Amino acid sequence: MEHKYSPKDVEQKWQAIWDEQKTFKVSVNKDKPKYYLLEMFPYPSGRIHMGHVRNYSIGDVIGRFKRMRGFNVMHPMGWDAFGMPAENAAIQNKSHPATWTYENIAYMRNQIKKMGFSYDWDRELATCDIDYYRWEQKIFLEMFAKGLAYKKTSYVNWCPKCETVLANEQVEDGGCWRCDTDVNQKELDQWFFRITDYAEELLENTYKLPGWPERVLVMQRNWIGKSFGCEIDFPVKNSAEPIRVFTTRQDTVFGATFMSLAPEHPRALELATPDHKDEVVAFIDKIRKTDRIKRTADDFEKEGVFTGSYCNNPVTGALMPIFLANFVLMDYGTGAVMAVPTHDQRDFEFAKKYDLPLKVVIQPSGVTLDPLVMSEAYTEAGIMANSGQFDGLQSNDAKEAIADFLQAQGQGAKTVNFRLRDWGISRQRYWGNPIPVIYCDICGVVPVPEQDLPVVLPKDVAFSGEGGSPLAQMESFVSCTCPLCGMVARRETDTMDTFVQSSWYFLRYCCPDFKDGILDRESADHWMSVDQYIGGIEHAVLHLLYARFFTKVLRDLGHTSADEPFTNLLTQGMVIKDGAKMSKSKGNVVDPDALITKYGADTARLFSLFAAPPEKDLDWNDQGVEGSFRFLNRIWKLVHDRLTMIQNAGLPDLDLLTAEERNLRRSVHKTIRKVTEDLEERFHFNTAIASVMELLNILQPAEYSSAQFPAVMKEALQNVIILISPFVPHMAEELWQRLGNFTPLTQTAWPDYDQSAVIDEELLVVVQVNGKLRSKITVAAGTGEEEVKALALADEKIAQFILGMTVRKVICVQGKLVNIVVG
RNA sequence: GCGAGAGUGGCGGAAUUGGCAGACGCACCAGACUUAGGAUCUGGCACCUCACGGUAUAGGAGUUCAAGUCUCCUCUCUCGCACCA
Repeated sequence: MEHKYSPKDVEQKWQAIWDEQKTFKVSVNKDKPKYYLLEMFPYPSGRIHMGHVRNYSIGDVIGRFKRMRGFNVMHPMGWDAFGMPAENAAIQNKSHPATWTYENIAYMRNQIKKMGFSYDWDRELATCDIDYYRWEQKIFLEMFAKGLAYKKTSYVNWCPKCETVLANEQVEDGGCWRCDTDVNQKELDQWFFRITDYAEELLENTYKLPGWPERVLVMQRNWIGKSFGCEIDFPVKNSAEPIRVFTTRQDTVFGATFMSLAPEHPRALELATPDHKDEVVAFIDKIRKTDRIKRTADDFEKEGVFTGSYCNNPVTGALMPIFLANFVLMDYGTGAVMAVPTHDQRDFEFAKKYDLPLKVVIQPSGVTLDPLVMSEAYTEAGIMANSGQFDGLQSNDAKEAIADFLQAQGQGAKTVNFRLRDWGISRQRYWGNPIPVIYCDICGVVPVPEQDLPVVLPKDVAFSGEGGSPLAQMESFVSCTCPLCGMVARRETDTMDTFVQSSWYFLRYCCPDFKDGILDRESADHWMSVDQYIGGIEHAVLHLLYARFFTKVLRDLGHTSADEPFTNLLTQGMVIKDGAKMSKSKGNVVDPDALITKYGADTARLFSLFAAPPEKDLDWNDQGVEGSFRFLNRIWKLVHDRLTMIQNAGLPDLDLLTAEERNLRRSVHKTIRKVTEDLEERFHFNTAIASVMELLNILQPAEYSSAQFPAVMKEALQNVIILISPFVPHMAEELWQRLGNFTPLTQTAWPDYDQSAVIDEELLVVVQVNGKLRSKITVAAGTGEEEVKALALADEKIAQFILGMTVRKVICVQGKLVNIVVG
């Protein structure tokens, strides 16, 4: 590696040094402020893609910069290694998911190392390692003991292609989040995590995460879906048991004219009178066969069936027919809705279809609604009417009054309702963490005793791809004895959702080798929370909500003090090419390996940081990559061209500098200031890089001007190298060394700019007439306002624009602009 | 429908606090070196105009000495939510 820039040689050299010297290994060090930097760990699918390159390049700039700023940076990497693709690949290739996974990890680790990222590889973990998942089983048992893990039979989302259950969060537009197959409903006995216990805190803390993008917080708030309202009991005719509804519009209760129940409502059949029974049964059957997705689509036609039973409006006493309605959902509220057709659009449409009575109880100001001519429900606030003692009140005020009234009457109570449902974690697949539970005919559900952990995932399984989970067909795994009574028992064969592993890996990174428990609390408390987390927005309500939940659970179980896992979150945009997301089917995939071979990792990193700010989508452009490569070559060449001249130069003597040299230094120190600000406060890597490019454009043509020139040029080039080092660390280290520096940049402090050097000696002042740019004048720094105004007015270009006009006003912005207002 | 964000040259993007719109890069054009150029270097490059100058930040109004930036209206796009009672 001599005069020509050869990225391959340079990169191999420095990667070997970082590896051998464990440059990025960190341990607890109380002398420095800690900085926990984390990018979302990859699924070992086989090879890294450009999304990874971008994600990890962003992280690496921050990591290297913070390190040079004096932080003790913990920057780990690992593998989200359980999951279905491994199992599917194993079925196809007649191999084993473990083999497939570990081979992929080996290949991808090598790829990531070739990018030169500053990871502490001693903290590497894979979630399919026994030493990882055993502790997760312990977490499960501790959650089970506290009632935070429980089993229930319910309708769950079933992906027929993956042959497994999906959590609500994992269904997107009615399809499986992984394979897009339409999801249907299946009644199964499944394990759940009681995330709803944490709904309130999860919601409340979204207001205490200023370092998160607002849109992620909004998505989480929507998902949690807190609403305030009332539960109201409606007495059922010929029954002692009332129907309880949840409503946020108790102000409309006087207008409730019928009742709608979810078809799955437990009382649906009981309420069907003999002459309506057949119809009701047929309707329930029909709805069960319709999947939830179609059912909840907004253009799905409202449909229902009369049960034959009636209830009474608790405040008016009016008789209300009880219907089953397809749009009422069992898993929201109580599964029963008081229908107020005049003030709810769904109820309105339903009432029109089945010819049910309409009664207006809220009047908008200035208009009187007539139920006979209404064409849609009036859902806004207004003045109460036909509502007894509440008439004349503002409907918003009446909400409170009616709630109090119902409560006093014993007919209802104020309540809060959440949309968030408990997290179903059972998966009918092999390649996951076994749920550590045993079923005994005598003792029931028995947790595996702690001393028997881990429940090891057996290796010698047959993968037929048919008939469900291989674990269930493996007698040696299933058959066991009950830890309580010693009788023959069966082992749980479901494994945990892979999102469980990613919900706490950031905690385990703090103590990956800890052998005595889930977490070494001291280490976890030292490093947590993650100061900067970086990843794709697609996890806004999946991983990011589960991880928050788990952090709180582990806190309450006494394993950490952290309330929230991630203090700052950066959601990077997608990598796009030719107007579309990179995908094999589109044929627009850029292969990181090919890129590294052709240009080197530094160029790949540089372009992915330069082409767009991190949170925006990045438009990949092969010619743009060439531009980044050119820039690096120009730096390489400039340093080598000046090498002999500057090699022995010391620091410049500031008193002897020529004006040109002072200007050069000013550019250098302004660039230091600019890059520092862009990295520190804004993560605007593209503009930071642009400013170094600008500096290079100034340095390149600079000519020898005095005996001080070599020193000035040396200072300039040293700083250029430092400033680009977080982006292109290999080239920077190499040039740094060639300039004669013995301490590597990884142990060099980030420079402060020289405050006196950045002060301008002359200022360019823009002169406007009536707000239009007419001239520019140069004034010495410190020239007084009056003098600047005078100079502007005396400028010959300005003269022609103010000739014969009256100067009404002259505005002067110090050192920037003069605006002469004439008329 | 509701909520959030965005709209700037041929393209990616800059403009941080209301103060020169288009930094930086790509593409393109011209020139130099060259047997050659898909290497390198120099210069040009928003639009209209020979020029003086005029017009331009989705469109329209407004505030201001001054608006890409602030206010109001309209349009378009992206994302999220969406029968949630």
